Amino acid sequence: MSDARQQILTTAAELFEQRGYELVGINEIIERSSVAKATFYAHFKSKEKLCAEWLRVSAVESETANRAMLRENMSALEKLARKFDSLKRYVTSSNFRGCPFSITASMLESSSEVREIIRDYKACSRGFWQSLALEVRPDPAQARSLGDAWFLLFSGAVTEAQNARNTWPVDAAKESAIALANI
Amino acid sequence: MSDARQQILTTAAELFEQRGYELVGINEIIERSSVAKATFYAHFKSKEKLCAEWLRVSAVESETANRAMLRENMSALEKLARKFDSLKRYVTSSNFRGCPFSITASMLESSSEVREIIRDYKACSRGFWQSLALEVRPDPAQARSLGDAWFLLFSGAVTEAQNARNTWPVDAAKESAIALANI
DNA sequence: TTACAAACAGACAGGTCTGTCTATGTTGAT
DNA sequence: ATCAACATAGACAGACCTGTCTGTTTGTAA
Repeated sequence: MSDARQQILTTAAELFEQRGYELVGINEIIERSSVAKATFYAHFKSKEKLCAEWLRVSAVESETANRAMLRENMSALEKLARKFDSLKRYVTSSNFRGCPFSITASMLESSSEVREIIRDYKACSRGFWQSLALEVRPDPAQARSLGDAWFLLFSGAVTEAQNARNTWPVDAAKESAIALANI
Repeated sequence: MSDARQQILTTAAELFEQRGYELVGINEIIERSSVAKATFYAHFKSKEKLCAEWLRVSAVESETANRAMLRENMSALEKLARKFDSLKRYVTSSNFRGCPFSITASMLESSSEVREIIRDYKACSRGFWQSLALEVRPDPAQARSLGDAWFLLFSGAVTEAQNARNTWPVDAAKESAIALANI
């Protein structure tokens, strides 16, 4: 992968996460990347293609981390707790703006490629929570149900922590997620 | 309230809900309202003021409905079920795009007035769920906790129903909300 | 050395948007 | 009848945006 391309991707990811896809322009991206506009368009056909690539990379990173966590030697409840704890750190970090996937989806007209990446990411993410729940509920139907609840509590916590500018949603979601596991 | 002002508000609400604040321009709003641009700016100092007014009105409507529901002669679990059932109808309606408040918040730079309206709305909404939970849990601390869980499940369901373009999150959230109530 | 690929700078076209302004009706109360 | 208040149409300024294009420089490999 070319240096310029990587630099563009890194910068774009940073800016998109900080301020959102629509509020960041190509001009700012190339300036901060120290790259000429022609170089940008040599690597990415359009701004939307860059967006797609950004989300694709983010999705792969997230899924890799999830898979690694599933393999770890630790109880499911411990993993659950860790997930919420690391969300709490993310929420308190300076450039937290909510779930990049959900936020970007809400800025799109209807589109095609990007929407699909987001849908796939969310499906994969849901799958992670269900897999985790399988370690607590042997019955697949019950595991699916518990995993979905965890997924939704997590998603709600992300959104409302951003709206409230406070971490209480993360704590509350964690507590309820554990309560559901112990039914 | 002037006719033009009301017409603008109605049209803007419709368009903002359908496509989001950033993706709807003043020109489209005034054209669809059959109102001149100067008239628009006589009633609203800026597009952002219109946005604030739109959300203020929506918040009042929502809070009024919530208060009315709390007064109704019905079990808390029945009210809970109704909330999710009406969310399901909303999700399947043509112009559903997610929670207008959360979506608009994600499109703002940092701003002040609009952010505050959103924060207030969310705090009020959280209060509704906690009040509802009080009918199931006499202990205030437990009620707060259960109400928060319901609030977050509801929020997660809204977001993920939009991302998945499917109603499963609403069903799953409803199921888990009831399970939490019956612990 | 020569040749070529890949980067550079930055002007430009063509479109968007918000918000201001002028100049012209229309209407209802005094 | 007059006048103030409110409405109209729409041109315009000024700022943004994406994407294209020209022409130049640089680094590397044969």
